[in-house]
Amino acid sequence: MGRQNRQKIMQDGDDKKDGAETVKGTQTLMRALDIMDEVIDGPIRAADLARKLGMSKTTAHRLVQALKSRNYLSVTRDGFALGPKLLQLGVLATEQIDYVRVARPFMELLSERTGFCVFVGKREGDWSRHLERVTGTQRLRVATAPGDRRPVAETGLGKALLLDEVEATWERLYVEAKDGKVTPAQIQAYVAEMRGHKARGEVLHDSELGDGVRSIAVPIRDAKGQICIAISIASAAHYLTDDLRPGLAEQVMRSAELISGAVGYSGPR
Amino acid sequence: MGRQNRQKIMQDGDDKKDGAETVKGTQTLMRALDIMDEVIDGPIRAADLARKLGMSKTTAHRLVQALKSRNYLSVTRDGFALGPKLLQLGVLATEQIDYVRVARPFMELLSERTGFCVFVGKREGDWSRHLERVTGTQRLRVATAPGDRRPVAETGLGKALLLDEVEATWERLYVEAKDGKVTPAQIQAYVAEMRGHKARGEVLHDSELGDGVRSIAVPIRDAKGQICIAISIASAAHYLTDDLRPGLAEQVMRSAELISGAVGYSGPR
DNA sequence: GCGGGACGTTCCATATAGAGGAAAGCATAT
DNA sequence: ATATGCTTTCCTCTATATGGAACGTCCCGC
Repeated sequence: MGRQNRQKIMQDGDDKKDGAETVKGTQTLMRALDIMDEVIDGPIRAADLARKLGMSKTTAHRLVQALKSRNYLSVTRDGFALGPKLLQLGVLATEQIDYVRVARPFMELLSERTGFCVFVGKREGDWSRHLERVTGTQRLRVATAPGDRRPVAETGLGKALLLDEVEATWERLYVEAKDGKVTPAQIQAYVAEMRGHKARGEVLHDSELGDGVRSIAVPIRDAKGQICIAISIASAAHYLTDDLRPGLAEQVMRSAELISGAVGYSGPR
Repeated sequence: MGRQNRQKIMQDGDDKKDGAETVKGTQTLMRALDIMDEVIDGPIRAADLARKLGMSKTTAHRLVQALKSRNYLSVTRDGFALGPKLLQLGVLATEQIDYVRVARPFMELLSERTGFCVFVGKREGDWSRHLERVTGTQRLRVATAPGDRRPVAETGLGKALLLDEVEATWERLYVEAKDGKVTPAQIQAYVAEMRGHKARGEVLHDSELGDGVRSIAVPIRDAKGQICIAISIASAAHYLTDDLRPGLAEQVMRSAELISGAVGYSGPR
């Protein structure tokens, strides 16, 4: 039985035996939510649900009727599908969600594993805003504080936030960040560099302030597949060396994927 | 015990989304969904949930933990909020939903109450596509069939679909529909008319084909607040007279509101 | 026409899942 | 320090949810 898009989303980060921790005394609810999970894969008939989930037809029927009566499911020609109530909840959840809160535990984990400072930030128009920081175990710390705003084109976090943009936008933002004082060759180089980042899905950035700060940044995607925030690790280039880089990039990307999953991203469609 | 249940009035054919119906044997699920409904209004603490919903703190706690473990809820500084799972479900529901199927029962109701033909249609670029029709009880029927496509600016349904557009767009589409053969005065008149429709949230349209067909159309909004389809009633101007119009418009608007609600719209924000 | 299979629905006796009281932790306010 | 309010755990008892059985309906093949 190809079970495929079941994703386990970490919630609090500090559960020793995460696994299948079950809140007891909620069989009915859990079964109903199992049904929702099956329906995610597309319309399905009640009898199939009963089989797949190992419950009696009666129970499947009862739960499905209950969910339908609340508009969590709707009836279609070929079985039950996700219902209109979820549209409402989805939109409201989009408004209520606090990306930083979701990302926090993952940031701590990443920081713990790598020892580096971890940041998340979001895009504000042509700017990149630092939202949260977890300081690593290293003596050397990157000073950027939550709240800081920098031109989106010239930070690692910012570049990650731009990966979905078209090249013309990269160019425009780069020129604006440099206040127009750029040569065509520099623009060329910048765009080429961004192209490389995009291909790898990961940004390696050396600070242009000459302070020797280097960072690896990766975008995080929301339920709609759009980049909503980005995560990065940063340190002195002295620590974040070229030979460490592949392994670290791998870890940052994995963290980003986990966070993306936790905010509802379900892969490119 | 042995309670005799003689409540068996509702045939399955016409379930109104009133919410009064109760599927028995699902207390736990229903309570959990009640919790979701409360959380919709914003973050809320477990104890408040218990009070509002008339359940023990223990029960509220258990359900809330269960919902959290499935990511239907998330914990915030000031209580429980909608969780990331809903982002995923919301997006998927958006893809799966069949507006016509949702609208159908409401169309039938409206047709039954008014006696007129009822239509729904959606916008396809600069065109309006008729999606579904429910023929009324009147001898005279409007011939427009599902599948028909007309310039969006020159049907009642189409105009309703345009109510959110800026005036420049109204003008452009009107001119295009008329193949450019319009005087500035006509454009002025058209835009003024649309302004009136927008103000009332309802379109009164007399066919420009000279066949004496008149319609009342109202837009339907999706969970994001955007106009996704529109509903209309149509008949000969002879039947759809000026004195009937206010009452009919009222009924069409109410239907549109109900359908909007059924597809997740929750009012202007 | 008839019989068999699949699905949705209703009924009912029963076991068990879930409700809630009581009380222990944990904060933040007075 | 004491108090107030929230979360969390434990435990008992019954209201609740469960699944087998049976019925209605549709569709297919014979």
